Amino acid sequence: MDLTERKLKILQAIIADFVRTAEPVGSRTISRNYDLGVSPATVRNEMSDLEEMGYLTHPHTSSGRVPSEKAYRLYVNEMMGKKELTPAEKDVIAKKLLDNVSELDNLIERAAQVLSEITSLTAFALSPGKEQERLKYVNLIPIDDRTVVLMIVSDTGEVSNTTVRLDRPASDDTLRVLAKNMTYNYAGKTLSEALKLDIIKTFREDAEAMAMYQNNIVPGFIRTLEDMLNVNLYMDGLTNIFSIPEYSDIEKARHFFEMMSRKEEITRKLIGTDDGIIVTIGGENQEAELCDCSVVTATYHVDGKMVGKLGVIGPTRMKYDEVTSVVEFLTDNISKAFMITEGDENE
Amino acid sequence: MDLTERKLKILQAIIADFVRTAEPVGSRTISRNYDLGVSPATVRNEMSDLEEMGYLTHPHTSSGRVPSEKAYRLYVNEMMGKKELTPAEKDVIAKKLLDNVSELDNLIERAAQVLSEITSLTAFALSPGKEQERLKYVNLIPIDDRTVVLMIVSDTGEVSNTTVRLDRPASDDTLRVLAKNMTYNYAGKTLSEALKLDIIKTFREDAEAMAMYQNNIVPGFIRTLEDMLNVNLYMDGLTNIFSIPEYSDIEKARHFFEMMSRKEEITRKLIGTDDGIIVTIGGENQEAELCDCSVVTATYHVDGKMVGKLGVIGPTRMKYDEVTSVVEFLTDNISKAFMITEGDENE
DNA sequence: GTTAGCACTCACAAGCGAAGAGTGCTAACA
DNA sequence: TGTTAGCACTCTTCGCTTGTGAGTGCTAAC
Repeated sequence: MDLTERKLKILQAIIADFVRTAEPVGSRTISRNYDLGVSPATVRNEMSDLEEMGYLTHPHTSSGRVPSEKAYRLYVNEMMGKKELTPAEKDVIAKKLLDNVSELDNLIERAAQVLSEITSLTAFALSPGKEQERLKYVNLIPIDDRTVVLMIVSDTGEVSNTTVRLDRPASDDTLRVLAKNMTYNYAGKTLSEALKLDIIKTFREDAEAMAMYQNNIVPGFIRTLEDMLNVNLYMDGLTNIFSIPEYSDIEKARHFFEMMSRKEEITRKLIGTDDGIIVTIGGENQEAELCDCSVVTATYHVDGKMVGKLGVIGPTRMKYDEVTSVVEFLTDNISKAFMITEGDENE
Repeated sequence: MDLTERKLKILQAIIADFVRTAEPVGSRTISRNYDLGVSPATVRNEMSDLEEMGYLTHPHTSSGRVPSEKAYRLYVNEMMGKKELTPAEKDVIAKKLLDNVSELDNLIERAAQVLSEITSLTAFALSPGKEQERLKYVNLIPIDDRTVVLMIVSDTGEVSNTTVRLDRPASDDTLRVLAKNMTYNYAGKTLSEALKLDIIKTFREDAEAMAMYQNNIVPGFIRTLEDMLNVNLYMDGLTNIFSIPEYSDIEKARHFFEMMSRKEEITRKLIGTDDGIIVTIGGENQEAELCDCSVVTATYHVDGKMVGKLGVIGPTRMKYDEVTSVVEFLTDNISKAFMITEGDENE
C-alpha cells in the first residue's frame, strides 16, 4: 500500500490534533477541522489503511486513532517543517539566556531553565566537558602547617581545588617547590592525559620533598583532576510533568521522578549520544523507563568540537517542531557565547 | 475536663496506630490491640471526651478518630519517649555518613542522603554558613593577559573563585601587587565584614595599579565573596513522598514538588529557624504550602556556634520519636566530624 | 472512489444497593 | 458511679447495572 498525499495529510492532521489534545482522534474531527474536503467515512477508510501500515493504533474498537511511534518517526524525519522562531521570540530567549550570567556553568544552568520554560517540558543541560582543557598550573596554598589547598587551573581559567591534610608540617617554601614541580610536570597536558599518567611515579622520581608528601598530595591531586572533569547536570521544569495528562497517574509520575533523580545515569547516557539534534522516540530509547517518553538532545560546540549537551524529555506526544527549533537556537547561542569568551582571550 | 492517665494512654494508642496505618482509628482496634483492659464502649466514651478537648477529630460521623495537631503537639512535648538508636543502627549511620567523604560540603550532602534513607521521608541539609570565617588571602592568577582568576581562601581552607576579564592587559607583577594589596586590606576580616566594607574606596585609596583595575576586579571580588557566603541546600528522598498515602493525590504531590523546587525560599526559612531540634507541626508552619506537613529541623554546631541545619519534611503523621533521634544523632556526628577537622589544625 | 446510513462496540458516568466499619445512646450491671 | 453490652443509625466503599455518547466498520448507493 502506498502513502498517498492524502494519507500523509490525514496522518499529519491526526498527529497535530493528538499532540494538542492528548485524546484519540476521530474521523469526524479530522473531516471537520482540517479541510481535506472529504467526509468522515473516507477519512475512516484512510485511517484503516494507515493503521494497517502501522502508523496508527487503536486504544479500543470504538475509540479514535492515536499515532504510533512509527508515525512520529515519519513526522520528525519527513513531514515536520522547520518552525522558525519569530525575531521577538529569539530576542526574549537570548535575553533570558544571557541576563546576569557571570560564569559559563551558569549559562548552561540558565539554558536549562529557559528551555523548560519555553517548552513546558522537563529540560536538562550538561556543563561543558573539560577533557580537552589543558592544565595550566598547580598551586598549593597553605592554610596552616598541616593543611593545604591544592588548586588546579586550566588554560581556560577553570579552577578546581581540594583541601589536603599533611602527615607532617610543610613550610611555605616546600609547598612552593612542590607546586612548581607539579606544574612543571603537568602543565600543557590535557586533564584526561594527566589522569592517565602514573602520578605516583612522577612524584617518586622527582624532588625529595615530593616523595615525602606523595601519600598526602597524590590522592588530592587525582581527586581535584576528577572533580574538574566532572560535568554538571542541570535540570529544570521537573514539575511540568504534572501538567501532562500522560502522567496524571501517580505511579507514572513516581517512575519519572525516580528516573530523573538518577543523575549519574542520565549524564552517562547523554554523554553517549551523538552530535547534532537527536530525537529519540519512545521505544527507541534503550532504557525501559524512557520507553514512553521522547528525548530531544542537542550539542553545543566550541571550535567545532563537541562540548556539551542540552535537551528536553517529555511525552512522545510533543511538539517536535517547536522543541527542535528552540533547542537548536539555544545551542547556537551558547556556542556563540563561548566563542565570544574565547575570542576575547586571543584578541 | 481532665486528661486522666487513661485518656493519655488511649490518645497515645490512637497516635501510634494512626501513624502506622494512616487510617482513622476505631474504638475496637484500640480495645483489642493495646491492652488497656477496657471495652470498646469505654474507649468510645473517652474518645468522645478527647474530641471535645480538641485532641481528636472525626472525618465523618461513622469513621474512627484521627489525632489533631494539638494531639501531636502534646505527644511531641510530653508523651514522646526518646527513642535511643541501637548501637548497630548508630554504627550503620556513622559509617554511611563518613564513607568516602573528602570535603565538608560533601559530608552535609551525605547527611541528607542518610537521613532520607533512614526516615523514608524527604530530607534536606544546609551547608555550613561561612559568615564567621575569616579571609585568609586573595590571589589573582593570570590565565592570559586579559583574563585572571580571582581566588579567595578563608582561614578554614574554603576556596571560592571567579574568572575576571580585564579592560587592559596586566602583567604578572601587577597582579601580584594587586593580590598582595587586597590580602593586606582584607585578611583577618570575616567574609561578611569584608562585604560590608566600601570596597571601591579601599581600591581608590590604594596603589595606583588598583585604581586602574577597580572596575574589573571589584565586581569580581564581591561576586566571589557572595559566592563563598552562599550556603548550599541539599535535598534527598524527594520521591519518598510518593509512598505516603497523604500524597497519593496528584495535585498534592505537585504542590509538594513545586514547593521543594523553590530552594532559595526554603534556604531562607531554614536559616531563620531557631537553634536545637525544632518540630513544626502542620498549621504551625507559616507557609500555606506546609500546613499539612510537619518539619523537623536541627542545627549542627562548631565551637558552640550555630553553623548549619538539617532535617526532614513529611506528613504530620510521622514517627516523631524516631525522626528526632536520627536527626539528633546526625547533627552530633556532623559536629564531631567538624571538630576533628578543627582539632587537627591546632594540634 | 466517495459517501450516507446503520448496527455495533466500548469507555465512562450516574444511580443503586449491599456490606462493613464505626459511632452514640440507652439501659443494665458491678 | 464507672463500665459495658446491645442496638439503631450514619457514612463510606465497592460492585453492579444502565444509559449515553463517541467512534468504528461495513454495506449499499451515488
